[in-house]
Amino acid sequence: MESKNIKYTNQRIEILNFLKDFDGHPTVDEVYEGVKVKLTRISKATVYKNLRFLTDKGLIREVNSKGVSRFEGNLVPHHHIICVECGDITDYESEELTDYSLKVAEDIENFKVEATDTNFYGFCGKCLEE
Amino acid sequence: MESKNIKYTNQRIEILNFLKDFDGHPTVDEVYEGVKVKLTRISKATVYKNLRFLTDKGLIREVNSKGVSRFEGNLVPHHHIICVECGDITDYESEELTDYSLKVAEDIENFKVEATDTNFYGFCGKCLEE
DNA sequence: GTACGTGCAAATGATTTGCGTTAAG
DNA sequence: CTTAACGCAAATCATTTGCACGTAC
Repeated sequence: MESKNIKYTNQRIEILNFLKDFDGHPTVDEVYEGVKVKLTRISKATVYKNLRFLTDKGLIREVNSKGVSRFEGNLVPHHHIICVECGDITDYESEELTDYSLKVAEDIENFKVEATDTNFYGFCGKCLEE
Repeated sequence: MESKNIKYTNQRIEILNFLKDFDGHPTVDEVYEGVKVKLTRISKATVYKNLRFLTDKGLIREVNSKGVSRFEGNLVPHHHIICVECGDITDYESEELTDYSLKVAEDIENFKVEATDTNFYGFCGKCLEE
């Protein structure tokens, strides 16, 4: 959609690398702390600006759990398992489910569907014990 | 899960009524403005407290679009069509898709799935024109 | 009657903005 | 070179909290 004219600054490169390596869905603060290891002088405002920027450009994705923004670098279509107790998010791959959803999407009128994912809500193992 | 001991105050009843009648997915402010018509003295803190309370009790549901919390009173399982441009959310009913997702969910281990829904991301008619 | 909810105002926390300086292309 | 991005601090916006008073049950 708008994949041109991207200035690859050190800050953006580090954020992208961090998200690529991170196994999970970090919050803004977690991205900030992680990137600060390499770029000691980076400011949190820059992290905010770039997470939004990169999301707009489609290079990363924003996920939401319990009202908190989280981010992921995994652009391969996948689904999310969300614990309603602790807010933890786990990825779940199911190409069949994606395909099925896209098939359903063909019936939707007056809207151009570009992507789809499914959320599974419930309780993770840890929270079930309590 | 925790459907006992609910004190039905005027404030809670009005919030539930408002969400029942509202065609869409209002933000906290929209709920506040809507409820204030009947209950002129209600405070925004009370709206916040009760939206969270009612969500915890499972009487309403929280939805999220572009980092903003929104709420709905429609508890019948359904899906969401989300415009990535303007953040607008529309409901979409497809029992087949829900059933299919729940079938897929049976394969998930170490997690108790209680509900599922699918998001369709893209551009709404209004935003496509621009 | 009592515990829980309310309204208010103040506190906290998250996110954005303005601006002089710096660096990518 | 020139334009966009950065870092910082201040500003804004969203949400939560503490507490005296009121009300559902």
